[in-house]
Amino acid sequence: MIDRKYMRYSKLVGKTVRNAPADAIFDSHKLLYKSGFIRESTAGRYYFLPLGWRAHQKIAKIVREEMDRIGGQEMIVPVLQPLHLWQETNRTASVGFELMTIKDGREFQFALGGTAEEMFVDLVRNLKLSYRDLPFNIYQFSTKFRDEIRARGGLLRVREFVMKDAYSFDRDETEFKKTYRQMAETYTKIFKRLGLETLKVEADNGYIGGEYCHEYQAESPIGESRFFVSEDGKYSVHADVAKFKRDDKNIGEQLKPYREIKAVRGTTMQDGVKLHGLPLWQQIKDFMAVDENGNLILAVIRGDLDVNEIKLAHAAGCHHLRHATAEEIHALGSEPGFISPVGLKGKVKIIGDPSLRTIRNAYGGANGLHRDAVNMNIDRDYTVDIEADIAMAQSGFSTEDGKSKLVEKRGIEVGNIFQLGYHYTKLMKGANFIDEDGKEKPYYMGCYGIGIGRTMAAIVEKYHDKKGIVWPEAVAPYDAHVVEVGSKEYGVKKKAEGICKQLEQAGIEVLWDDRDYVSAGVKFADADLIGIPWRVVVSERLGDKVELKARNSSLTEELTVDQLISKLKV
RNA sequence: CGGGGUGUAGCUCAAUUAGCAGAGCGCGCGGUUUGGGACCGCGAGGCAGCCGGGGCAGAACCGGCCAUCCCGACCA
Repeated sequence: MIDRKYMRYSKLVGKTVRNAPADAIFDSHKLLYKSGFIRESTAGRYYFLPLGWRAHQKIAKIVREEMDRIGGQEMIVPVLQPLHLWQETNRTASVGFELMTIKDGREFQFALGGTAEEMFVDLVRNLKLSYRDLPFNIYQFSTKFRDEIRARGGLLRVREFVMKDAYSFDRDETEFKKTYRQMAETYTKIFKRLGLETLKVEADNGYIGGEYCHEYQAESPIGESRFFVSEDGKYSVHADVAKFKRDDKNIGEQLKPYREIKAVRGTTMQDGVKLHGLPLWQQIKDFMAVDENGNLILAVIRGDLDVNEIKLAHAAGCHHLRHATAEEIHALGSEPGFISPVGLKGKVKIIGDPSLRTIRNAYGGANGLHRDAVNMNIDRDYTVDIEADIAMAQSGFSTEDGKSKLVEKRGIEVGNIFQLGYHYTKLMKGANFIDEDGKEKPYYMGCYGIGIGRTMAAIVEKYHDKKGIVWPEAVAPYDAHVVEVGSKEYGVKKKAEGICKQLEQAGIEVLWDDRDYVSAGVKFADADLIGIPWRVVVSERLGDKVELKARNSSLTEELTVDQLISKLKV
């Protein structure tokens, strides 16, 4: 029978261990494993042990408090989502490989949700609401499934995780904008309470849909997200969608006559530079891609820039792109490494970057093996079907207004907020409310996610030292770690238990290392590893006093029990 | 999905030329210790990822499969 409130370490499931798995490379993964917070089931699916789950719950509690503060209403939807809802919004195609599906015994198909827009919209459309019910915001905490091709980094990128996902329903865009702004402020506040300084960056909506969104990035050298912040701080943006000003090159040069010449060279950009003895930027880069329907798309860009495939997909109006094969390029009458927009007009959709207008008398391939063209000029020698920004920004590039420069950063994406607009409510039949004028109108929506486990990993990445985790007080699994030293002597154990009781009564959550079979050194090392903010030592040497030490400090002080309680209660 | 690894005890890792399956940590028992990862003794724990092949003999060689990690393309 167990009737204790405070947790005895001797009974805790999930003790510390000395070695982390050899394949754990990130500090958060190693430390959460060694301190007994998590264990792996299969790749990308984790057990949260009691200590780990407490930290997880602390994070969720703060998220919940802040969602509730702005009127969010917590609920839950089924984990298995009817697949026909995903077909209704065409996401079975756009999500692609990440969507997991499952059949029940009657062959009815479900999606294992990685997000739940359809479910919430389906619920709301069946509720038949009016403008009087608006606006509202409903959310849940639930396990999400993403069939990630590659899980990695412990909790940083997994296949199964708890996410808080919220969905807002507004009457129109004007009302929505207020909701979105409020949610943005709430997110900043949530992460601040969790100990994370986040940057809100513009990003791509991807398969979620909608027109704009923002990610919350916790800056970290091990983060997988690349983004840019301008030096003046006015622009922060994911690398996928970063805009920049293209500098003019030889724009004043006279146009020279177009010529095609023999060019025995390799197929890289550098081979072109070497052969012609001209700068990289004067070369034209051609990138042949294929969309999900098999349509060929030729991206053309200034040679010193790289094609951004996200931007290119947007410009082409498709979901996914792959590189064209050599056979596909040959079938067009061209040659890999020698592709040119000249003469391909009409055979393939040509998308050109505005950077092509910053150069004159460019050189590049001429659609034949060892054939190059020189003095190529846009509009005169070739035209593009679509002129659009398809370039990848780079550190040091000018912002669009030309007043600042972009600086590259890396971060862990811990949350994001999406404008969805009418994306779902127009695709899903009947997702309307009755407005004041008696007419049915679609809801204007947004959605908002926070990955709890990833946030936990981001916190550990930021708050640790050589000895272990240093939890911020708000998310620590316990407030105080009582360590008894010399347990068998002079009633130390009894005294420690008494202190634990008093702390609990004062509302302080206690983990009590009551083991009398390990040395003091082991207990201290474990306390450092687990990282609870306050360590309270009880020992015979201290008499009636206890020793208090903060995990994030090397200073100790001796206090009476009353002083201890009043200090920790704050 | 491309490239590169790795699969031996719960974890970290050994094992000469193929010749009885090993160590440290951890776990259990006994004892000595007790303010920064103490020590002694004893013990438990293994279908060597799976399947097949050649061989007197395989953890090791060959083939296939599976799992898993790292680097690239995608996401909370």
